[in-house]
Amino acid sequence: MSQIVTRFAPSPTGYLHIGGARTALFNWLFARGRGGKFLLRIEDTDRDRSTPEATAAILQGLTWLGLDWDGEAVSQFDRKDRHAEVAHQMLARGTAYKCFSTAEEIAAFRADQEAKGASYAVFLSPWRDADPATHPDAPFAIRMKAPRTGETIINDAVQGIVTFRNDQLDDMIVLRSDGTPTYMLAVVVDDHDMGVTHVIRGDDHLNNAARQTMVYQAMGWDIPVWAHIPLIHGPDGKKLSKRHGATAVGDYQAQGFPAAGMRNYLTRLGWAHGDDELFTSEQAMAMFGLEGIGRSPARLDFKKLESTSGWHIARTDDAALLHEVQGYLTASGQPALTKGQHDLLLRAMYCVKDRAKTFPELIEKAHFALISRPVAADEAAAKALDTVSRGILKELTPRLQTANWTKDALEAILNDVAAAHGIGFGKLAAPLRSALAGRTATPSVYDMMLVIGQDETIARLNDAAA
RNA sequence: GGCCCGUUCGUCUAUCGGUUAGGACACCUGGUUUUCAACCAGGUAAGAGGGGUUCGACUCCCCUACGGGCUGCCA
Repeated sequence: MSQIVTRFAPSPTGYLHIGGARTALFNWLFARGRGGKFLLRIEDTDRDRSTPEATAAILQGLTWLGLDWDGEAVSQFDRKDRHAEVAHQMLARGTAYKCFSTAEEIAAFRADQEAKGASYAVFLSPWRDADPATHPDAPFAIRMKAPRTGETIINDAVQGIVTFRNDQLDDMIVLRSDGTPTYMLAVVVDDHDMGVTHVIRGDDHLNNAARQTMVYQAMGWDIPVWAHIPLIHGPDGKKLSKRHGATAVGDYQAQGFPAAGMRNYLTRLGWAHGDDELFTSEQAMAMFGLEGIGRSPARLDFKKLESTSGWHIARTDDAALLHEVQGYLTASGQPALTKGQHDLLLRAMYCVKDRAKTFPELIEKAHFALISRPVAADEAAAKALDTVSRGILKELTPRLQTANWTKDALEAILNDVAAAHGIGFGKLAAPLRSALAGRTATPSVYDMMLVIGQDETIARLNDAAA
């Protein structure tokens, strides 16, 4: 086989679903790790349900996740003439036929079957072997002339060998009576024309693979490698739905998960490479393979997502992290950082990024750097600023005035002051935290002082001591 | 109803006939500590049920239960 080509083919009927995102991710990983191509096709043949807004949301979601595709996204609807052309080629080859049965006739057949209590039967068109001379001058659909005996075998890279009895499959319609193609035809034609070598998609398509195989065979085309991956379920094991909360990738961005963490987490959901848990996308590309994909549906676990995200936040360089934080603020509808906050947050990054699992947590930990005087102390912090403590702070400020603004120097001064009052450093740190951040849980007092600087530190201490 | 797929700690998973069934998250305990985290050490915890095959089954086969998917002139 020459170059590997994969694709992600969502229908634009809503936001990018987390399950779809993982499917895209697997395709992306597989192609990118093997020097192949990753293509994007928008399956917008259902004109009633497809919207440009949904297409935009999907592209936005993929972009945020960092899943870049090769070339322009292909619109399936734009290729309808080619689909119709193939349908007529099938007609010419005798692998398809014109069916004049109306939708009403078919519905009546089904109703009749159900009424008889008989097991659901496939609809067999009476036109399958009709003499063309008997064809009426009426609208017709083109149906594939599927084999009625024997079996169709799918050799799936994930599911193994899956066998379907041909008598279970009906002659599916490939071109509707209004001349538009059906999904079954369109996917096959597009995948073939786009040179797709590996079809990695949700296992809700496993059954479709059998019928699509028939189209490949009818046209004499090479069948791609199939890889049907299990769907993602909610924490309760049920199919993921709105009830479970976040199902759109945009929700995850708005909740402050870093894209690298999402990629890592989603990669491990339903795929494994021994005991490897935490890795960069470059490492994932090198390790990823179809053989590592599991066969059972996975459930979403936010705690693990958070843990994975924390690992990536701690490893991202400060500037890139700041950029992502800004994207998070925008996505979640929060005000953007001012220039001053931007600079302070960048300075504070080193002492907060190791301890945050998500961006909201990061911002919470960097609270001291983002606020401006006067610092509002919360209830617990206010308690730490009792009369005695304020007295100590008052005594501390003059010494800070002349201090060298380094951790060592500050440490010496603070220890000295604490010792002079016969208290432990912890006793002194509490009011300092209140004065500097207005909170009782903060980064190290030294780090805070270093980040906001000498003047601001002294000003905040004076405010608190007053 | 029919067809197809699945089922290992709470969760994600390793194992590809022979292991004290391993790792990660979560949880619990301890350590470190300047608060909160982070971090370090340790611990609790699993093969859906029943039949086979085999010297030996989590692993192979069958049945049942449960979960999921498909069964459209939707994708």
